[in-house]
Amino acid sequence: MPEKKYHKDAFERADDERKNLILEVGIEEFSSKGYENANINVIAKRAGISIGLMYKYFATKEDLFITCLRHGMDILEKALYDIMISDDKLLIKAEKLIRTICMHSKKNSNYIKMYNEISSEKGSAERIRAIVEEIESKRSSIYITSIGRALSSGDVRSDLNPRLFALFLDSLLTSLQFAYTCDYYREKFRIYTGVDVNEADDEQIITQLLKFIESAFTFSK
Amino acid sequence: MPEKKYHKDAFERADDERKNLILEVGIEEFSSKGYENANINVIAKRAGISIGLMYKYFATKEDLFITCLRHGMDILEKALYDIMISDDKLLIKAEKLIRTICMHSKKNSNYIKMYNEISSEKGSAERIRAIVEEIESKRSSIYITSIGRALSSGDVRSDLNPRLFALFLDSLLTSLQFAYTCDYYREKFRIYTGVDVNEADDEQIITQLLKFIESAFTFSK
Amino acid sequence: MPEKKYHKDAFERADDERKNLILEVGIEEFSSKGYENANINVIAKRAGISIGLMYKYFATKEDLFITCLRHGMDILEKALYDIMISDDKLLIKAEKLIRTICMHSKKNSNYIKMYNEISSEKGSAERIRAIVEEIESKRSSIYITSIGRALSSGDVRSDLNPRLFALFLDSLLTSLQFAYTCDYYREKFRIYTGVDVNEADDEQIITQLLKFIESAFTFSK
Amino acid sequence: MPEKKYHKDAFERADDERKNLILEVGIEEFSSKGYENANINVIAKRAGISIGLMYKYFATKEDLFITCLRHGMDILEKALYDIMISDDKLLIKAEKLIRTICMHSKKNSNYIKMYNEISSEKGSAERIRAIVEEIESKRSSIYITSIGRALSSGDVRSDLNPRLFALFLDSLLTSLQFAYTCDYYREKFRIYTGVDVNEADDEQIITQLLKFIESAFTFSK
DNA sequence: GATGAATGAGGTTTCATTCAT
DNA sequence: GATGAATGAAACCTCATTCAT
Repeated sequence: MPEKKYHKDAFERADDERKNLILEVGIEEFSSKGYENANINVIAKRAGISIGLMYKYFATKEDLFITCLRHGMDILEKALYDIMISDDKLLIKAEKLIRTICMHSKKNSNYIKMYNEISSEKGSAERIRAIVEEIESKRSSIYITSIGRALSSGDVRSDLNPRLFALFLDSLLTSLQFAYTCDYYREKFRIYTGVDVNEADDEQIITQLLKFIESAFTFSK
Repeated sequence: MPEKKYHKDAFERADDERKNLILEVGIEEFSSKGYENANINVIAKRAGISIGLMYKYFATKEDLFITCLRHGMDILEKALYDIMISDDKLLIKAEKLIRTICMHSKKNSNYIKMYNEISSEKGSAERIRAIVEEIESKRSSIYITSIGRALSSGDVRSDLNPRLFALFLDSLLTSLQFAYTCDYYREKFRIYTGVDVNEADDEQIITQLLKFIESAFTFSK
Repeated sequence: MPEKKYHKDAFERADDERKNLILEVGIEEFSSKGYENANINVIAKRAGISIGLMYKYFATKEDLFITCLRHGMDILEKALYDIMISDDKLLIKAEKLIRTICMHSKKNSNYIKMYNEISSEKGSAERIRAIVEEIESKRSSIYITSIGRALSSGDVRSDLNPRLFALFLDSLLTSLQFAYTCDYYREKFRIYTGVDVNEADDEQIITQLLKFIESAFTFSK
Repeated sequence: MPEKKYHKDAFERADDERKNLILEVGIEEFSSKGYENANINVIAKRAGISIGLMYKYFATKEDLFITCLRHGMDILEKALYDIMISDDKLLIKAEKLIRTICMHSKKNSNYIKMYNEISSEKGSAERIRAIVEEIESKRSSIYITSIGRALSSGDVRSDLNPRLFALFLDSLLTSLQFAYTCDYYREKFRIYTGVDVNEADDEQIITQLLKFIESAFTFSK
């Protein structure tokens, strides 16, 4: 699948410093204001380029947004990739994943905020499909493969559907990400646990979530 | 806690038919277009009232949105309430919950879409707090209490933190709701499972999710 | 000249308490917000009557405003009337006038604010004429008559035009009123004198203004 | 004191013809309709620019108004400046001032109308202060200095307070300006003098006002 | 490649006034 | 006499996008 481009050729020709600056400024604007309230003219000004040039780089506001989003997702993906392709057993992987997500969420909360933003996007079925495809396919296949392998080797219960369990696993990890980064979910975390996620005992969260996942995967009557 | 009102007194004085119509039309508009792209004038026109009267009922667009949101949440809450206060054991409750959520999500997908919308809201910490408080506090306390009771009676593993496990449980259920209703999550479901959620075998989804939850809660080495 | 009515008959039939309350509330609203930003619906609510009844009393917002304005002007007029018809010499009168204006302005600043408001009114020549006629004719004729009498008795210089001098005198007194009550003029007073008019030495202001007027009227080469 | 800007940088970059047209059209609209009833869209259309561009030039309606106001005030200020800094004696200056004001008021009545408008402005103390400061400080200091110098040279009575007398002088001149330009004050002039100011004998008005001022300043018992 | 002036549709919100009861 | 629900025109302001230079 040759990944669809959401930027124009001119953007690739720009030097890296400029490219990075545009994306960083864009991510900051989109993640703090949300898609609708973000302002392209402001992004251009802050990135030190003219609005005209911005439109030489990106055809629409939406394209810029998706490019910013993808940039953030790529960085997280890279952090997770090495873990996922390792030969560790599933639960070892899970623990590493959770720990990485915790750290990453704190450092790169803006990326997660953009992901949260896109997940409530309204639009044509076609567009949504393309975006979801791009963002979720890699991770989902890794999850599913890992679980499949664990199934073969008898490391997990035999009556689980690897695809659904992968989805459940992802739901838990995504919720955790949001709790660390997005206002609504952070507040929700506070209501459930009584403490702010930033002052919470990370180790306990990790331990408990691992227990939850471990049991879910390995229980057998 | 006397719930904060997000509508003006005049709205209460309107007859029920009109009140319901406004809320239904509003929910339809907000859930299909999203908060920013929803148009108050359109809502008023479709509800058969003047825009001036709309502002006699709601001080701002935001207030109308929150009132619509609350309306939808109340309906789901009612459906869940009877289950949660019953004397059933935790896992029986869980199954009933999941089944109710599946049915409700299909029938009232717009309510869930609005909930999805609010969960990516950007705004003052204070406002977010008030909304989250209102929407999540009831359900969270029911979850936590149920788990606590199960803990006391030895129905679940003794080393779980009831508040965190309640949050994990909620994450799974919320994700399921979104999968049934919101474009992004539905597409994500398709990528993970290979089928559209509307054509999927509900019974299998329910069974698998129950297994996941049951094991998570009851495993003991 | 049978004074034009700016209210409907029904207003006269209302009991005095209600009439006064409406006028007081109206004066408060108009003087604090200005004509355009004042809100008739708010005035009605604060006065404890329905907006429908308000329109039984006054045909338009403007009529209510003029009635409020006239009410305030009448009160000042009464305070000045006794002074003006007395047999005192012109300069004695002037001093009494100034002192009365100082006191009145502090107590009834809202009335003066409304007067300030009307004096920048835009409208049909006819309407302006009617309002000015009503507000200014009484006072102007008293001023002119007094000066005319002083002229006859040789108390003031013989080469003054009584009508123009009356206007100049009025200009000074009006400016003083505004300095005591209207934001812009109060600030202007501070810029000229270096002190806030409310903390200024009233006696010095009065003395100096009297000197100014006295000399203007009595000098003869 | 670096004068606060009430326009954006883009306005400065526009060519002079456009800048002048915008200000002229704005002054016409504001002075004829008053601040609240003036319509920015109308101003933009008449000035031949889009409303969007107008907002590139001025952040708010208020900023446009103040810029228009300042433009008019500057022009009057320039006309008066040469007179005020001359070496003429105070009363010579006064006569020149009065004559200039008469002429200017007839030619640029719109500027005065805007000044009349601002002088009944309601708003935050801070905003009023800034505007008054800007408009009145230059002229007031010139008045006060001139009177102070006249005091030193014995040209005026020794018992006058230069700051208060400057304010009184300004009150008279301002009233004269208003009489020539603003509907209410023009009508008031007619009531006091019996003639319309535009058909009045200017020379007599000037002579009488000069007498009034001259005596006020120079009388000594 | 780069600029930024220019556009204008569109949305939220206000409030004087009417009228059925 | 009294109510207050209902109207709807109209105004300020935003911002994605274009295009001449």
